[in-house]
Amino acid sequence: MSITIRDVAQAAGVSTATVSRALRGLPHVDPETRERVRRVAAELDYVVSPSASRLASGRTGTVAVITPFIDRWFFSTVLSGISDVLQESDVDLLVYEVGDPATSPGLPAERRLRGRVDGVIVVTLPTDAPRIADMLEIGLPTSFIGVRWPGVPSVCIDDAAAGRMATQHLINLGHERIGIISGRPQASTSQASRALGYVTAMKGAGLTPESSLEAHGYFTVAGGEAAMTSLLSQPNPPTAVFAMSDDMAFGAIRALQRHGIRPGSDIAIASIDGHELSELLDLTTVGQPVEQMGRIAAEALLARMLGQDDSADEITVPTTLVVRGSTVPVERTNAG
Amino acid sequence: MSITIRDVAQAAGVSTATVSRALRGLPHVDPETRERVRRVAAELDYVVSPSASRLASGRTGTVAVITPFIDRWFFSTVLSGISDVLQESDVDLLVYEVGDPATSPGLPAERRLRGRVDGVIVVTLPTDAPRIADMLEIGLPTSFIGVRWPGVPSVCIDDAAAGRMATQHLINLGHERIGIISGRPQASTSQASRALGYVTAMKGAGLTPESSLEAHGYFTVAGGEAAMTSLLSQPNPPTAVFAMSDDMAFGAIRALQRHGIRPGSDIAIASIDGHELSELLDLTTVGQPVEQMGRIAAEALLARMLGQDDSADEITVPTTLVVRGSTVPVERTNAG
DNA sequence: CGCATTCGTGTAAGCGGTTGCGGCGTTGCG
DNA sequence: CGCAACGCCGCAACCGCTTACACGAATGCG
Repeated sequence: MSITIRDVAQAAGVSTATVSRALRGLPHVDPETRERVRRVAAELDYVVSPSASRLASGRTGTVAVITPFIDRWFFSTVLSGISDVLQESDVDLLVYEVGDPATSPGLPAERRLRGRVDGVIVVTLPTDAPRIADMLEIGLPTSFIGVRWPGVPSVCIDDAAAGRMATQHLINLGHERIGIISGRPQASTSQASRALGYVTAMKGAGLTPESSLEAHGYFTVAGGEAAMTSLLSQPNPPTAVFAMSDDMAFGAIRALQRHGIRPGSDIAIASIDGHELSELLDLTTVGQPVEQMGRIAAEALLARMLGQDDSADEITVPTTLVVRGSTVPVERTNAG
Repeated sequence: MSITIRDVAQAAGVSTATVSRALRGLPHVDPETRERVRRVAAELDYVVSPSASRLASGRTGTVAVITPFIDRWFFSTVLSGISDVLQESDVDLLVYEVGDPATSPGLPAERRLRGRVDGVIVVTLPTDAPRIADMLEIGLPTSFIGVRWPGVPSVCIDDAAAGRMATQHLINLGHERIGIISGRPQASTSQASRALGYVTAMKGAGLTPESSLEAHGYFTVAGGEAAMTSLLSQPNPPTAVFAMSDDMAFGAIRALQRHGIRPGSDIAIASIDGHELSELLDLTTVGQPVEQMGRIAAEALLARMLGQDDSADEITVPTTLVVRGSTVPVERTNAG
């Protein structure tokens, strides 16, 4: 049926061992022999059987990416970055979409990974923490995106700084009643850090972060819309809002539109993400280099897989504030 | 090291053959024996070695998805649908991102597929045609999204109908100078069909589709913006525009904003896609059930892989016009 | 009650590579 | 010139599972 290494060996007049070594570029093969083997293999259109190779060598040439979603901007962009790097190294990409850890059974992939891949990249929602330990027990080289874990390379942004930056920007514009659209009620590492940044900036400016100024948006567009609506219904609504993610900010803008309020001129909005479409919606946002994060995580993982344990563990990628029309200076009419 | 089927066999007092049969639910195993084997396997935390299993059986339990991009809405949404279905069937998902066929070397994945997967789903840009034949030569069960091919199950929308629907909607609103933002200069199946739908609708209403009313947007936001800008710069700009994709429509809206023109009230825009954020931008669009398309393609493939050749070949999924603020009735001031 | 099935299980031959080890022929060095 | 070292290559033992085939026991049928 399919042609095997034996066919090549026979046609080239060498042993299968030599074919294997020649084709894989291993040393101890006469250049002339190697060339001949290569030619014969090409003529026969020979491709090594991955299964056989894996079984014999124990290597799979595959890495798994475990991600809650693949159809949301952040995650698909990360995936794309990962894919690029892996492709350069000729490594296959296996994707496990595990859903929101808050609602789904979570990583069903653990058992599957053993023997199936050489390494794992975990793109986490911060609520994953309890399951991460299980994940690591398999003993596979691993790299994280969005969460820190001792001994495991990880790439994150400085969430606190990002939150502070966005909030400070609103403060600098003269706002004093600054609302916040956060994610879930339960604190989680990254979310808590963003909130901390908000609080830090507020207090640093002598402002009080009232709890009535906070609404949960669950990191979705719909959630952001609901949160903004709720903020607007307050007796004394905020004049500016910091949303923890662009998606929620999009929802917030939608809510403003429905209420006939113009984002920017009437209420300022700033958020975190640097979503592809934030420019379109003229949204001020603290951009994170998402694709880059995927690339870095993939590179760190590949390094680990090659046993180069020298790579830095905890990588923090820079964020940059992109100012757009959703935040314009407030007219200092009633300034305190 | 790792525990093997032999360990389980020994612990359960049976042969490895029986363990294999018992664990995989094959017939000809005493229920009692099966249960015992299962228990022992569970206690030992045994997991079959995928490589060994694949080598011996020839099945991989994996399907590959070949897609030009993974970080664009349409493709990541399709992927998500596919992922769902595969997960239900316990099949692994291998992703190959091959880039835009117009600019990249194209499917480098062909050689890789042999022996690596049991089936392939190809999400195509229509410009892929020349390479598809190569793709199919491997003889793997295949299913297409977005392109028809004889003998291969495929799921598409009726592009012509979609184009007609969008255009007709603009016509019904009273527009007569209707521009079109198309993709690339070279015609390609799906793109040509959408254009055909536009032309059909125009002619059906006694309107002439002038070539000056067409601009290329290359299916990107930036391209759409450029295309709209170019349309606006004409001596007699259109009063309505049909964009072949939401992304391009987004760009077009952006261009309008820059020119101080309000989409909807000043110029009507309708497009095709049903992008997640089209609602946010108040864009009228012909929605296609993208995730559904992924699901269907995956199901068709799985059926093929199981040898159920009965499934219908060419599936057309329905589209629905979603009318929003970007298309409002034109005021009949100068109506001819 | 004898014979053909059926059932449950074991035996063992692969599946197609990889790789440690050893052999042989050259080359290098003293 | 002798011996060690090295380069090139083949042998063959795996890697861990699947499955065709064989076999004994239990069952069904006439």
